Amino acid sequence: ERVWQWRSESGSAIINQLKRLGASCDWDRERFTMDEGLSKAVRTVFVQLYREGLIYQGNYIINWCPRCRTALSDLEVEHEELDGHLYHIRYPLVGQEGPIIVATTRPETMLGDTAVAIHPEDERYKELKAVSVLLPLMNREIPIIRDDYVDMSFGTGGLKVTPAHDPNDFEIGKRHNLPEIKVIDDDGRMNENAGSFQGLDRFECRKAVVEALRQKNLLVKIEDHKHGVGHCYRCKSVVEPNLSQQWFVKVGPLAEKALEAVKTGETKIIPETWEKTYFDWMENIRDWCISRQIWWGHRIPAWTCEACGELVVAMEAPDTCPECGSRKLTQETDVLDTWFSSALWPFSTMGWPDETPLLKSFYPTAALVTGFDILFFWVARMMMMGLHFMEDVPFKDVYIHALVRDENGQKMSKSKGNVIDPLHTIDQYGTDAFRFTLAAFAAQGRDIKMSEQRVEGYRHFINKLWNAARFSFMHLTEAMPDPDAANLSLPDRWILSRLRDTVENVRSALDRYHFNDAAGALYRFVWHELCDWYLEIIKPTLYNESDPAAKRSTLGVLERVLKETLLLLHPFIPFVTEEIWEKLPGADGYIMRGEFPLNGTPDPLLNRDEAAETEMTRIMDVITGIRNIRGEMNLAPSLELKALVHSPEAAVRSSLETHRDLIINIARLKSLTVTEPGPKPESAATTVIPDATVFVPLEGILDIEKETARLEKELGKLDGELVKLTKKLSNQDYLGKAPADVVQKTKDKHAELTEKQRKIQGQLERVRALKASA
RNA sequence: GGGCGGGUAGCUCAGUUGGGAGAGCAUCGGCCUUACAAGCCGAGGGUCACAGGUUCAAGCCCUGUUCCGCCCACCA
Repeated sequence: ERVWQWRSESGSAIINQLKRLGASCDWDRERFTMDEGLSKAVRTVFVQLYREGLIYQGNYIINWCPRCRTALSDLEVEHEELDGHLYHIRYPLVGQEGPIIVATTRPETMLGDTAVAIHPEDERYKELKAVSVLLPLMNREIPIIRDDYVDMSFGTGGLKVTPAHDPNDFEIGKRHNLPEIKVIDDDGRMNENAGSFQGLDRFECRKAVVEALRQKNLLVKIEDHKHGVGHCYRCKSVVEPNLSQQWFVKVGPLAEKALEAVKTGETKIIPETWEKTYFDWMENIRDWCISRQIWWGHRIPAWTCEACGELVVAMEAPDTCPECGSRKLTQETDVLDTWFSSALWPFSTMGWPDETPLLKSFYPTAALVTGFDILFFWVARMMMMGLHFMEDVPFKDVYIHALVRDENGQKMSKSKGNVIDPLHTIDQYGTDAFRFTLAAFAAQGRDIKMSEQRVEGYRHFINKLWNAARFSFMHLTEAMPDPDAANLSLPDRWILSRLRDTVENVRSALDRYHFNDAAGALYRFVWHELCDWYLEIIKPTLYNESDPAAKRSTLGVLERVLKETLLLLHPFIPFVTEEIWEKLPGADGYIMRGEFPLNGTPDPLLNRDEAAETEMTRIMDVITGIRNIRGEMNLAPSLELKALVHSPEAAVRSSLETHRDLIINIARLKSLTVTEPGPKPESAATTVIPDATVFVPLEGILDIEKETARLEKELGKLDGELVKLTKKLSNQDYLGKAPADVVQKTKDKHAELTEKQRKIQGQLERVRALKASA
C-alpha cells in the first residue's frame, strides 16, 4: 500500500485495478492520502528549492496531452516516425505584389500565427520591401521578421511563427516581442481565437483549414513528408505543444554536480558504455517541468492569495496572506511529477529530513541495480537531489542490467500488450529455473530475448541439483566432521580443488557484475564435475562397508562440497537450495543467513591442488578414451571390456595402478593392466593420451573397418592441427617476435601431437595389416 | 539528423589483457548402469556479416561497406 501511494503514477493503476474489481471510481482527491513522512520530505525539498530559486513558475510551451489533460515532461513523450504531409501556403504580402510561401505540417496552427520569419541573409528576400503579410483565413496583418533560426535551405525560406503552439516559435516570439495567440484549447479543440473554426477538433480543423485555403487558391502544394510526431506515453494520443503556466526545476546547477560525480568516478555506471549516454543527457538537460494536472500525486505546496495575488510556498497551508492579511488563499491544484518524489527515494525513505540511524546507515548505498530505461527518469534525478540535499552521491555503483524483450526484440510494455507474464513462466518451469535463466542471460551490455527453451534447460539443472542432493542424503545420514586434509583420496582432493576454483570464479564474476559468468561456472561445476564425475566415482566407496574410515572421510568431503555449493548457488536458486539446506544434517539455520564461501577465514580443505588436478585429468582421459572406443565402435555398455595401458613413466603407471578400481568401475571394464610399453595386443582398438596409450583388446570382435575409420578420423584432425603448428614454428618472425612462453607452448603442443600422430599411425598400420592377413 | 549496441554451430547466446573457436537447446548413434530417461555415454556441425589494414599472430585492434535493433533530437 505504501509503495502504491508513494509512486503517485500508480494512481492510475489503482483505479484500473479497482475498476476491474467492479468498484466505481468517483473518488475525490481529498480521500487520497499520502504517507505523511514521505509527503513531508517532498514538501521540504520543494520549499527549499523554491527559496533557492531553483523552482520557478512560468508560462512556457510544454508538451500537452489533450486527452489526459495534463502537461508531460520531455521524457514522457514518445516520438514516432509517421507519414504526414507538408503543406505549402501562400501568405500575401501587404503593400507589395506576391506572397511569401511557408510550409507547415500542422496547418491548423496558422490561425495563431503572429509573424512570418525569414533569415536575415537570405538572398531571395533582399528586394523585399513589405513589412507584413496578411494572414489568410484570419485576415490579420502580421509582421515579417528576420531571425537566423530560420533554415534557408528548407523550402522557400519562409517560416510561419506560432508562439503559442510551437516551442521554437515561442523562443522566436520572445526575441521579437510577438503576441502569443492560443487557438487550441486544453481539450484539443479550436477555441474562440480560431474564428470560424472555433469548436472543431484539431484534426478536423486541419482538414477544414486546408480546404478553405484550397478554395482561396492559397494552397501551393501538399507534399508527403515523414516526420517525428510526439505521443503521450500513457494514452498514445498526439501531443500538442501548448502554452501554459507550469512549475519548473532549474536543473543546470543540479546537473552539473551529478555530471561531475560520475566523471570523477564517485559513482560508477556499469557497463561503462552507459556513462556516455548519461553525460550526453546531463550536458543537454533542459529545465524540468514538474507540474501535472492530474489528481493523484503530491499536491504542490503553493497558495495564491485571492485578494492580492501573492504566491506563498510553504510547508503548511498559511492562515493568512503575509502580504495583505487576507484569509482567502487557494492551494495550487497541480500535483508533482511522480519522478519528483521518486528522486528523493534514497533519503526520503530513510526518515529524512530527520537525522535517523536508518539514514546514517543507508546513505549512500553500495549499488543501485536498474534498467537503462530508468536512467534519466530516476537515476539521474536521484543523483541530482542526493548531491544537493545530502551533499553526497546516493550510491557508489549503478549497475544497468539487461532488459528482457519479447521474442521480436521489442521492449515489453503494458500498453503494447506484448508482456510475457513472469508468473506464467514460473508456473511452468519454477521460480528457481526462471531466476537462474535470467542470471545466465545477463551478459553485460546486451538485451535479452526471452527464450523458453533456455528456461526449460535450466529447469533440468535445478532438477539435477535436487537429485544430486537426494543421492547425497541417502548416505549423509548424520553430520560429518571435516575430514583430515592431509589424508584425502585423489577424487576428494580433485573435487575440492575444482570447488575452490569455482568459488573464485563466482566471486570474481559477481564483483564485476558478470552474473552470467557466475551462473555458467556454477552450472559447469555442479553438472559436469560434481555430478558427472565425483558422485559417480565415490559410489563404490560409499557402498563399500569394508573401509569405514575411507567412507567417513569421503562423506565429510561430500558434505562440505555440497554445503559450499549450495551457499554459492543460493543467490541464483534461492528456494531449492533452502529446501536442500534444511535437510542437510550438518547445517542449521537458514541458508540465506549462511556465509558465502571464502569469507576470509582460512580453510584447510578449500585449496587449489594442481597435482591432484593433473593426475585426475589423466585418469579421466583414460576413461573418456575407453568410452569413446565403446561409443564409436558401437559396443554395448553391457559388454565387459579388458584394457591395457602402456606408459613409459613410472609415476603415471603407479597412479593408474592405484586408481585401477576407479577406472574399472567408471569405464565398465573387466580388468585393467598397466605396464611399460611392450608388445602390443594383436587385435585391439586404441586411444592415445599424453604419456600413455590405451588398448582395448577386441579379440574376434574388432570391427576392422570401424577402427580404421576411427583412427583415420583422429589422424585427420591431428594432421590439420599439426600443419598449423608446423607453419608457425617455421616462421622466423614468429620465433623471434612472439613471447618466449607462447613459443614454448606451441613447441610443446607440437611435440605432443607429433608423438600422438606417430602412435596412431603405427596402430593404423597394424590394423590394416590385420585386415590384409584376414 | 545524431548517438549506441549487435551480425560467431540449425536456434538462443558466451568469448575478460590479441596467441588452442565454446555452452545450452536441437540433431545423429548407443544405453532403464543401484540420485536423476527432465537422465547416462559417445558423435557430427562454424570462411566468427563482407572488404581492406595494423601485427610474427585478429572473433577480439583500425578504416570502409552492408544488414538488424535500440536510444536521443525543436528543421518548420
